[in-house]
Amino acid sequence: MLSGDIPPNQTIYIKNLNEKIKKEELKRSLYCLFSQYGRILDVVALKTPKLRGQAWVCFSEVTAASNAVRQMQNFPFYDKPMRIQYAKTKSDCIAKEEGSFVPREKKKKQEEKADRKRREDTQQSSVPNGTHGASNGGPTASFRQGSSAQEASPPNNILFIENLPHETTGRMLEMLFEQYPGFKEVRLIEAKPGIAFVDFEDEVQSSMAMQALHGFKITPQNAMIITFAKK
DNA sequence: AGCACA
Repeated sequence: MLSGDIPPNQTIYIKNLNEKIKKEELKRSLYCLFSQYGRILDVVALKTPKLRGQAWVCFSEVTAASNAVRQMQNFPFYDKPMRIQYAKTKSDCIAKEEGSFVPREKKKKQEEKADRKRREDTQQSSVPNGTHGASNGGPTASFRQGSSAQEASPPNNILFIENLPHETTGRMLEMLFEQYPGFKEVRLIEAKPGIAFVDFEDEVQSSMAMQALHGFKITPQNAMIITFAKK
């Protein structure tokens, strides 16, 4: 209940975002940053006076949202710490996925809220659809909260790369990673072939590269596994 | 601070 009294939701609500960032860039960056936690169905951001500085990120699983709320809490994003909570209501894109979406009519907001609450109360716990068909079956295991299960490392400007073919050279990795802003250097570990570290200026930039290159196949058998390095 | 779905 650190996040207030709002019950878990597949969608997270983020505030204290830098209002100078243009909407499209903001949405793209949020998508990159949060897709490490699971499949993202939608990112909503409006720049209206009432809604600027805020955004909603909709995940396909509640566990992904939970991990995101905990691990990205106060994450410095465009120089401002993100404040993250669960969204108060169900996102349209989620309702659409479960077939319970009803286009909003011209009603007062109050009635709309009541409607949504009613729908939520009658819905059963959502069935995880086995089709995680995204790019490559990413690192987004569903962690049991508070258990001894392995936690993903928190964001770090250093990326940890695994599953590289032993023939991989530093130059090869440089060519892949240097196209992303903030790239600093690649470090191969000669004692341990198959892994590497890649340094970026900051966590936001490393996150972007991670999202873009995770699962990239250097050979058909060698999809890169990218995680944040342990601190 | 601010909870929407252009």
